[in-house]
Amino acid sequence: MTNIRDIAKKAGVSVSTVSRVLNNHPYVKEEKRRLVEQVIHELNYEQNINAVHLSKGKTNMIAVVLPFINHPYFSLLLEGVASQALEKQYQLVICQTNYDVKKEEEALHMLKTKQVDGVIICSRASSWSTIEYYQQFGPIAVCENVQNRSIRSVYVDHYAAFKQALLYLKEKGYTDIGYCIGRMTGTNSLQRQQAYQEYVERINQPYHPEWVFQGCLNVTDGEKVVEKLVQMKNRPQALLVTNDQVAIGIKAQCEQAGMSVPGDLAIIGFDNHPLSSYLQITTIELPLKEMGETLFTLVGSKAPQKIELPFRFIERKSV
Amino acid sequence: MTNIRDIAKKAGVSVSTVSRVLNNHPYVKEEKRRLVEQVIHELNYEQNINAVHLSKGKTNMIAVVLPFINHPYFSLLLEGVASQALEKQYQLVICQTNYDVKKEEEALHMLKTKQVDGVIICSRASSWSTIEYYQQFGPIAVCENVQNRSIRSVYVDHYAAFKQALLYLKEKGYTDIGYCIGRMTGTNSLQRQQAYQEYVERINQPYHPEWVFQGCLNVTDGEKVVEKLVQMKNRPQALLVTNDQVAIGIKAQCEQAGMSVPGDLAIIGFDNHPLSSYLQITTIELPLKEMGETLFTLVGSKAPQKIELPFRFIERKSV
DNA sequence: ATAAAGTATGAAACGCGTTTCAGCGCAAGA
DNA sequence: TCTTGCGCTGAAACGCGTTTCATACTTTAT
Repeated sequence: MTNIRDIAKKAGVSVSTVSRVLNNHPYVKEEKRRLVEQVIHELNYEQNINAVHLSKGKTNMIAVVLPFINHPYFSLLLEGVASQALEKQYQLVICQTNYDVKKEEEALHMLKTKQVDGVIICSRASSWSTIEYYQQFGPIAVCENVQNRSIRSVYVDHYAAFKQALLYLKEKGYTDIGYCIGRMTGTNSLQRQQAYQEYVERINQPYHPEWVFQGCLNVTDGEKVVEKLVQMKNRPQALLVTNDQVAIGIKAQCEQAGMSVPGDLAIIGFDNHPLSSYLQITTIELPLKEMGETLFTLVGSKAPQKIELPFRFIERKSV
Repeated sequence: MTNIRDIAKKAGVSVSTVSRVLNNHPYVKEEKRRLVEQVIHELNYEQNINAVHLSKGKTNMIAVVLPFINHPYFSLLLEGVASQALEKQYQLVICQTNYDVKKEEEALHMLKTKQVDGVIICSRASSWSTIEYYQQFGPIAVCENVQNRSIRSVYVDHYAAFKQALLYLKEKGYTDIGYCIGRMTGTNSLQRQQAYQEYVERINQPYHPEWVFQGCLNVTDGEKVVEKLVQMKNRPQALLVTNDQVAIGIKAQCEQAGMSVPGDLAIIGFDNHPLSSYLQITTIELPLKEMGETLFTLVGSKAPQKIELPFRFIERKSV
């Protein structure tokens, strides 16, 4: 493999000059520049990027940690990140974690070993203290409201979104409301939980734990929800579904089970996935792509910032 | 930043010994090993991975090039790759190309600069000669039938799949058949095109170019197909849709337009996305996750191999 | 007892590009 | 005419871990 010293020798200049040519530094005589370029071309030379990374101390790579790749929520978020990365000439290293704390830590660890210049966490299971520890090695951005912590973040106000959806349902005459969520932990989930809790208290209803469906991520999970639902004596009239995929699964399965939406069950989804529009599912749109883009911008920013992005209520026909 | 020499000095050993400890080489006395480990721990030392990459000449990273991340087909494929990568301790660098030849070349270029140890191409726009050129720098695997070329590949026989679907439709009494596809170029598309062409010839029908819908990738594209369809005087009775997302869009839009599936239009999808099952769309399942896994295995294999994976016809209610 | 084989360990070379610093030449300003 | 100062270059140091090679000490086999 030919290296920079070979080029220097053949061109009769020093490696410094070759390096200058390679990096478009000024102060290289046009004549030499051309000569060096010619030799580079002749020998089909290419920098060893690992040497570049080593000596520059940066890699132009960002790690993106997400629990699942094959999920519209995350892949759209990822697409947002990718579009910015492309523009800024960064490479993305993806770390699928499945919410395994170990794998998340492995990703953060890449910051310490200088494999990446920053880390974007789309959703996490690990603790704040872990993240705060790794911040000394490089910028980290998350996708949730970090409150008063000094961590870069983009988020939507899930508390407000849930509240608005609940009030909308109430106005439409639904009082027995449940919800479907991916997991109970995580900032976003807790905020939703809080909004729900407050709602239940406000209307003086008992809290029905069986109306809260956990582990809802995919279409298939929506099916399971309906299966549970049909076996309940006292079932909710409406469901908030924190993910359009699940909402779609619920709607499809309701049809199979002979239940009508919204007649027998009203649903409000989240994300505004293109399909929800075809299936006429009322949903709360989250600016996922924009969030992804912002995440990328954030890891590149000097100081930690917090950015809230708006959600949008889209009225259709599932309520 | 503390480095291996600091560790060596503080532990009173040579850097070689520290390196041996770091890499679990034999021939280090238990006593020294422990001492070194302790110093490493005390100084909170971590290898600079870029130096490791430079001196080892490999990075344990694989580039994955795909046109779109946010598409179930590719994200499932990617998930397959990722699951194997995880197991084999490899990192994935994703390169979203949008079928831009330049971006594909940038990805392949990472092989030359030693940024990655191999490249997985999920779908491509660039030429065989480009790929063959870059093979000298490292293994490349693609996701299509490479025929007699010496390139690692996994694929399904799309010609056979299309043929089977066409015959199935014919047996069910449909003769006027069209199809929806992502693009006309690409091995897979050409094979499908060929199967379709042959079918048309065999039943002595004229070839209707307007029955071939290009640019079909997402739900939204399915909508457009239906819009075009309703304005046709002479329209096909059935469509082969090379992607379940599009099939879903078509079915949903047909309902809006007052067309029944399969009454007014029969459809056969591809991929067997979970949703197609809920929407009772007949489809041809492609082993996407397995293909992804195989792709990873292939880039790790010594010699180029070609592996064909089977498709599976799933009869439901859209025909 | 002695050769052969294995265990341990360090110095130095190696992978390779970037950057700092010193220095030279020439031109503009004093 | 003398001093700055900019333009241009190269030597050497730097970032940092791995690996080879030589060496020395133990064991084991004969």
